[in-house]
Amino acid sequence: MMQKSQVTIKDIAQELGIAISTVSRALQNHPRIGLKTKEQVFEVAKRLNYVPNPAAILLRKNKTYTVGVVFPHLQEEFFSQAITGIEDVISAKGYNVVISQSRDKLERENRAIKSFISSRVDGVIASISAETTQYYSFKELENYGIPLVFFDRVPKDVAVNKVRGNIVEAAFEATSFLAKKGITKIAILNGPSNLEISNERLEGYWKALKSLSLPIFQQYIKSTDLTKEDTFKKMEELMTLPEQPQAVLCFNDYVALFAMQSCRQKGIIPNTDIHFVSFANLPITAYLDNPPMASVEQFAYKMGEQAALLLLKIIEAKQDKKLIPEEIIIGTELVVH
Amino acid sequence: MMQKSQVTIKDIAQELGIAISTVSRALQNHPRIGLKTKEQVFEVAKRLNYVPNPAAILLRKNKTYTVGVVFPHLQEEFFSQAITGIEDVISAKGYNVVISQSRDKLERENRAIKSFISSRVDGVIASISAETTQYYSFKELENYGIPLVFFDRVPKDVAVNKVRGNIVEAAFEATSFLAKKGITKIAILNGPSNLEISNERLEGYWKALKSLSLPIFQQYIKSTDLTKEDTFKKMEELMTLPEQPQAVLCFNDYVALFAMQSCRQKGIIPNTDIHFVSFANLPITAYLDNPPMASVEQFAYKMGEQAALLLLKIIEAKQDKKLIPEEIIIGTELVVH
DNA sequence: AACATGAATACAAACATTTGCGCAAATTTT
DNA sequence: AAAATTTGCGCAAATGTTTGTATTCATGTT
Repeated sequence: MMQKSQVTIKDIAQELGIAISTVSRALQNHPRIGLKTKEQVFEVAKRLNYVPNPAAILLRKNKTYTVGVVFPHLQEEFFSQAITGIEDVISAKGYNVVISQSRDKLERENRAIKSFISSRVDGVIASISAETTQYYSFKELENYGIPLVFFDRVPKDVAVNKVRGNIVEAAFEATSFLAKKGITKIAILNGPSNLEISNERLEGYWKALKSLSLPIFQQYIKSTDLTKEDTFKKMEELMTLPEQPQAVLCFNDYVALFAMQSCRQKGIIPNTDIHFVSFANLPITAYLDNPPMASVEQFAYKMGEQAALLLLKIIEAKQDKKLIPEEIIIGTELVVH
Repeated sequence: MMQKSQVTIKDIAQELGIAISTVSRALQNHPRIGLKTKEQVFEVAKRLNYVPNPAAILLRKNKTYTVGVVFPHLQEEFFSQAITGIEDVISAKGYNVVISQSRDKLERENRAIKSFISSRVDGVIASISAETTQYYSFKELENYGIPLVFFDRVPKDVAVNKVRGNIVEAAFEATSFLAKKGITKIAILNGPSNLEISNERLEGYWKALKSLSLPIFQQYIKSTDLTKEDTFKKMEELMTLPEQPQAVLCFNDYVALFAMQSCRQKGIIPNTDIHFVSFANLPITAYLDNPPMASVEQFAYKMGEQAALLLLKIIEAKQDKKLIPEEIIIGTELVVH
């Protein structure tokens, strides 16, 4: 149980009879230190099992080599895949990731950001909660000079860094896909309207119908708060319309699955009586006998990677003047099941 | 863009014309500091927007207020629910959580642990990878005096802290459940045998058959590496036996879903021709028209909470002598769908 | 009046590391 | 051979906080 009690560069210096500063420089491969000295230092460091004390480094350099991620959920595979992408990039560069879940609550989101500030992370990647309409906490990050990259659920604001899918185009494509099947009565079961990605879906849907000269019915446009209950309710509203839609474009796979369940309860058979197309293309759908007809693959892993790369770029360029905000758009792909 | 440049207790001291140490003690509500002074200090701290520098605190106290979690995956809801439980407890106590995924690779697991050591986390919660058979990295944690709690996938070793479900009993119950339905030919599609939780499932299965005086067939006992491919393969092996099993006890819901898919491809209808019972009771099954017949609810969130509580207890008692390792067993519940 | 008591605060060291500056010795340039 | 430069290394300050000990000052006791 030999409690290795904190080997420091001081110990190494003592062992070799040289100055602390020399050890420090040797370990950093400073050019002014002789080769022989360096070798000795490394040898002793290894032998004593030296591990640099991150606190001391942080104190001097004022850098934590840590980035914070705040996402609505982890259980949504879209987000956990994204995290994997982020983690891979971040940790390859020697940084660490700390993750917080907002659970789609503004209050939790704010708390997470506060904690990021007080732990002095070097940067933040965020996907806003379903409740977020103002960005006070995020502004606070800026006040402290902490770089921020929004992910997927991004604000409308142009003056921020963001990584997102080209949702408008994807929604256009998905809607057109249905239309090409000869389906004309297409509804949309969208997400909360404060999320820009909801509006983008609507826009793509709208443009597609427009371009195909199909009529647009206000009653075919519904928003849900993403819960099962609300989705059931909105789906029922759609099914009790005088003109039942033949297909529904859903905010994401979960919404689609809820909606399909709701149908079944009413004796309406999904993929026969009514068709579903959705976003995310989650692996979960691979387990289903009866998945949505098609789903938009958003390449969450790749999106995560890109977000991490962008953030690191900003962090490491930070000494220079402010960079102009960047927007990275990841292509999507409609996958037919 | 007022770059708040690091307000320190020194600034507060200067502003009030008092000593740095007085400010430090005032902020900690030290009894030796006068009430009036404390009030002034708090007022100025608030006004200057003082945020304590975690690096300096860490350097002095040698404590990071951070715990590391290494799990095989995040996308498995069992684990992400557990993380949520952990996070809730940990952050309520003012600690932070850093999460790493091993992706069931030993090498990644080792890397994560190494990184935890070099960032000097106060404690670690781990669920071992499917590849882990030796515990070198974990021993290393002990060498550095970092408390460790194993979670769900725990080693056989008795001398470690663990939080786990009472799997043997659950497997017993699940098997009995099938038997009570009049099913006698029950197979098991288990996980990798280096995971203790696989052996426990087998033990429960075995005991149940034994206690009901049902025959045990070696050919009915299969292990998979949890991948889709291998599960398909093993399931086919079961289906091509001269005596086809009537039911399969699966390692978890994913394995069950893979197995059910495999059946469907062969024209065998799950829940009609053959029954499935599994572990985890994931929310994902709520989306299915045809879920496994029953699944063992393991209360992942609660397990996470318990693991976090245990870890914090060890961390905060650390100054005292070594505590004896503890084992917390969480009750399970067979949920019939 | 001398003195102990206790409260309130100040001083300074310590934590582990980085870094600007300085100083020799060695090497090169003039 | 003198001057300039380079090389290799040490000294000490600095980072922000905590904490053991010292100091001051007022109060109360003899």
